[in-house]
Amino acid sequence: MRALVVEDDQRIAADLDAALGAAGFVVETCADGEDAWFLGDTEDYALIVLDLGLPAMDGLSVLKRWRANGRNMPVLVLTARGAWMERVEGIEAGADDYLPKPFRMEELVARARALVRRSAGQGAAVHSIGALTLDTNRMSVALRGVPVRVTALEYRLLAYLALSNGRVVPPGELLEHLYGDDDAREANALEAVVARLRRKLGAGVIGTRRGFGYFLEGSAA
Amino acid sequence: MRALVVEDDQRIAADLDAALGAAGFVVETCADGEDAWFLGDTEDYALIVLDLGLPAMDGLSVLKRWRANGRNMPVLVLTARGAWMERVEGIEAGADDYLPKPFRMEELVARARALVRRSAGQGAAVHSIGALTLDTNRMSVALRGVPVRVTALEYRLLAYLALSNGRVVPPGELLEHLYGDDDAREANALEAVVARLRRKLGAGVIGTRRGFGYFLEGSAA
DNA sequence: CGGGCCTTGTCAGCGAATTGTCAGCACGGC
DNA sequence: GCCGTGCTGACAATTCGCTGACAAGGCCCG
Repeated sequence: MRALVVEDDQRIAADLDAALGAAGFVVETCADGEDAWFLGDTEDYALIVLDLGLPAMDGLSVLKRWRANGRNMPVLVLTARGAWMERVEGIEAGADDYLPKPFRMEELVARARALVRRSAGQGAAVHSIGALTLDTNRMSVALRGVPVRVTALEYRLLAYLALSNGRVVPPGELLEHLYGDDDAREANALEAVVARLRRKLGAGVIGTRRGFGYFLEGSAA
Repeated sequence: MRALVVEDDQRIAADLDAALGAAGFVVETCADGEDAWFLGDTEDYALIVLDLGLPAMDGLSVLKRWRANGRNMPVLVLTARGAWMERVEGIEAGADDYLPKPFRMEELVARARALVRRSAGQGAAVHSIGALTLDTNRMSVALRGVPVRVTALEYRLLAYLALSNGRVVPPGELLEHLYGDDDAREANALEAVVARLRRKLGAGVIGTRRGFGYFLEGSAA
């Protein structure tokens, strides 16, 4: 967990270093706006603590340039007490949080943890099974990286098989899952969907175990 | 963009409602801890503003119970001035931000926006998705740099899609966030808004995945 | 207070994509 | 070789989403 502290006051920088270090961060410090900009733009930090009053380049400008370059690591800004307008500006420039000086170290650490916790909680929702990839955010399917157009029903079928982890799924269970069991379909409806999918995906993706059901090949042999 | 305001003081609640409403949120309010807990646990909000002193159940307990149930929407806590210990507790209970009372409405709105941005994994107030740019501060939209006049409702739709990061958003979810679920609309209302937007933005901006919902094209290929 | 403009929900019709059904075919198991 | 299960292609029905028009409501300005 790397953290960058941008602060020109030696004493405060040392305190921050100590407190964040004790909280489990690997801390680097930097006292000047240009260095800060360069480091933040090229290195990969889990958190940046940024003081606004800096030599060589103003903290707000640094922040804006990071954001303009698409860097979106969490940034905690330190502001002067009571300058609420400055805080609004900071937030609109892309700060994730601010702390008015002077502050309690406990509070800084708590907010740092909260920021990191939040920025970590964004997993990509893609599942890969054999040559098949499905993205549950985009509701899309790809085969060996090539996107394949599938309809809603086809997607749901694939998704259910994928989440079943290669298990052989009986037709009854699939029917029940795809449609409510309220409205009944001919048993053949399912076979038709599978057939259409196989035409799109080619052989070797959806397997049949005669008398038992369907499964995704390549997931668990 | 639905927001829940939990505040027992009628006047403050009304002010918050007005300010957040003007900032483009669809605001619901609630004055008691138990209701708050129930709403936050069952409904889907983009933001919750939570006062700590509440009847029926303490704000911190409400928050903890949400988090214990795995609800991770951004929560902005209102605290009494100077009670920094209370703030640390709040953050460790899972608050994403706090604001000491009394506060400036401008600041609250700025932080609310920042929270929503952050929870979508974006750092900046200006979002670019494909040819589309939207500025969450000014509530304005541009297409390839050319400003486009959109209505409040259209903007909210675009903003929600943009903050969803290109995910396919089901119509039900969109309806819920554009209007509260208090007043129901025909399903067609949504399609009408999308149609109007497409007329303004041209093709290739808002995509449809039949059977699933809408998404912003070009957000990540 | 009245008038006009802007916004937005609703309706009805249309077109296309999706999907169920059917009938015949293929293939595997015994 | 026979039987049954599952596959396929064609076809038709249906669902889904889009569009344009219209009307109701809201808001600003005179």
